[in-house]
Amino acid sequence: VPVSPTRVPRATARDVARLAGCSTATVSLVVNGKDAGRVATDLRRRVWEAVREVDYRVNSTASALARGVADTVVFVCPDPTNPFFSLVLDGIIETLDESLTLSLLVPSRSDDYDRAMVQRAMAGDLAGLILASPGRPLLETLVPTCPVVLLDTGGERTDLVSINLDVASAATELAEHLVGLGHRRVVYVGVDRDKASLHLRRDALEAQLAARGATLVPDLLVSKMTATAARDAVLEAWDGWERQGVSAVVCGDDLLAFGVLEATKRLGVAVPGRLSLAGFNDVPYSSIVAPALTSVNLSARELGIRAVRALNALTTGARHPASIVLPTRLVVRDSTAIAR
Amino acid sequence: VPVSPTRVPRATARDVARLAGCSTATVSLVVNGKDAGRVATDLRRRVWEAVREVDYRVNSTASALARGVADTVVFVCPDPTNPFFSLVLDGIIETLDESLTLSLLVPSRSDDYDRAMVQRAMAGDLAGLILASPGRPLLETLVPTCPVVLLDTGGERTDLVSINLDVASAATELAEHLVGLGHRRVVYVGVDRDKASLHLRRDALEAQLAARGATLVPDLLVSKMTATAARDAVLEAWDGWERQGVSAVVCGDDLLAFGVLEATKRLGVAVPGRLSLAGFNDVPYSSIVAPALTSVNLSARELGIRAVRALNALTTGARHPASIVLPTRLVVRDSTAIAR
DNA sequence: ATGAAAGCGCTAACAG
DNA sequence: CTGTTAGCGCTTTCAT
Repeated sequence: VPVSPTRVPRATARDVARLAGCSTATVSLVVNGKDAGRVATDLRRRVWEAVREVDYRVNSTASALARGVADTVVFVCPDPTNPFFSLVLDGIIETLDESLTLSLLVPSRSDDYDRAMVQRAMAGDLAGLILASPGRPLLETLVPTCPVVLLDTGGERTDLVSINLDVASAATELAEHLVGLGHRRVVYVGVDRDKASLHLRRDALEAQLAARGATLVPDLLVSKMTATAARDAVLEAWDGWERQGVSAVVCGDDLLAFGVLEATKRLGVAVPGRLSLAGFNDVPYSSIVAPALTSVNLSARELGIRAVRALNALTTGARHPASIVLPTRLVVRDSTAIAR
Repeated sequence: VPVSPTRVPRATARDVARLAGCSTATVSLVVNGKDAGRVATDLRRRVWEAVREVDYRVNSTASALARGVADTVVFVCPDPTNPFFSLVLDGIIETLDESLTLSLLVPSRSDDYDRAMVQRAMAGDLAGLILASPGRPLLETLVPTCPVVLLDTGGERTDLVSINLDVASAATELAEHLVGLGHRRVVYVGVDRDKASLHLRRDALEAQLAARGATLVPDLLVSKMTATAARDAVLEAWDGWERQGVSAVVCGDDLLAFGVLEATKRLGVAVPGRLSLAGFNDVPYSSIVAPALTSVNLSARELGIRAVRALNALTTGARHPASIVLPTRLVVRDSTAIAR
């Protein structure tokens, strides 16, 4: 049975005014609760009655236009499917004022969003813009036209508010942990993308390992941030790793770590034991699906919460630090020392 | 360093018109590309120049109001963090026309969205509304005021377009599979929520098992759709299951299955072997993180894609079936027959 | 206490 | 080809 488009024209304030026998101005006052001592109780009652009668709801577009305020904040992220971003999203939603609507913008085809996409987002009149993990090229050329908050940039653009994760100290903890366990040759599995935050994770790790007498062998970079991509790449790379004496793998994201874990199972490599595995971004089920995975908790939800707070501050003009660095925490789930 | 709110007032069409020496109407035509043979090439050039000069972008709110068209579709779902919904979301985004913006609405505190939330969504003037897995109470009282598409309802409200998943035949396949493997006593692990689609999975499974001489022991219902919740509940329930001779567990969602898997590890129960595990909603990394899990692929992305198509049809007035049922597919990853 | 009127910024019809 | 004119539906002074 085909369905026909039943477009019921919506009641306007005029309809309500007519029914209640008053002006639209009064309707506006009453409906917005700004009628304290300005509208007679009887009229107020009649207005509400009329509202129910015709099922009136204010047209938010017209309202926004008349008030001259934007009421939508846009969240731009590379991939809503990635647990990291959906957690950030969750934090944003939780914190966002009810009067604001959240609009989501993600690349429909490409793997990452670019300047054109952000420009398109800013075409609307926005209450704010939250950019999650923007690529470096975008970051350099961004000209904000509304309050903007940058998330997980790796700390560039000091002229804009940015909220970052303390991946550096996470890397330190991680290096300490791995070296303490006896690891000397570590490999980094990452995604082939130009993101400062991603580079930061890797570079900090490298530096900290080096400082402790361990080394990072050449990276394994996959083109997609998926477990299967990582798994297949590891299957391919394993022989080389073995020759180089790799005993620990650090992944830029837990999703990749899941894939590495699967590869080790296929290869019959004991994890932990022969190999230690670590990742960034401890998702809620990391501990469940990969009990052997030592993981850096990136407090993604908190990132979303802070983003909204920063936006609020920017909008109200309240003072707000230009840069916030959120703590990260190493969740150790593998303390098997290796004998070398 | 605190950041000050740099609010740059945006240029309007008036500014451009003044600069280009024409009327705002002309600016509108040029900017919207509706000036074919209506504006002199020279003037057009001047308009564009002025546009760049003052960095003009049309105010989408005003534009929407003037055109009398809504340009935002709202997606309402219980939890953007759940892979199922983020996949649906991904499908929606991929399919949605560029001129439409997607707005996301999810409950900020409660576990599920209710009528009040949907009402609030419909307060804006929407191009469309997509409701994912609405609870039964909401469904019964929903009065649409714009094109609405229902996702994963379990097939109620035949007056509205709804797109469902063929969980019934998935349940049949699953029952067949389990019974074929030798299982006779199965338990269902679900979430304690009043959703037709969820009930459907369970009920269809029960019926199909019964038809094949197997039975469903009393359900294990957890209150949150998380792996940890399922794990802890299973740890608690295991003794009872063992007494009842349970040899297979079916989960309403793979996230729960992850938790069950973890519980079996802790209990030292072999999966597969002593126990078979199955779930609904085969997420991209299910095969990686839970290789022993037999899972029903729910084609969540496709659900999103179809939702947008349905919305388009409703808007353009094109004929569209009131009900679509998307196929599901059992992904068998455990074929270990049990001896009873 | 209430309504008339003037926009918000833009678009669509209609004159010129 | 181009500008003038009316609004879209709502909010907000400002008279009454």
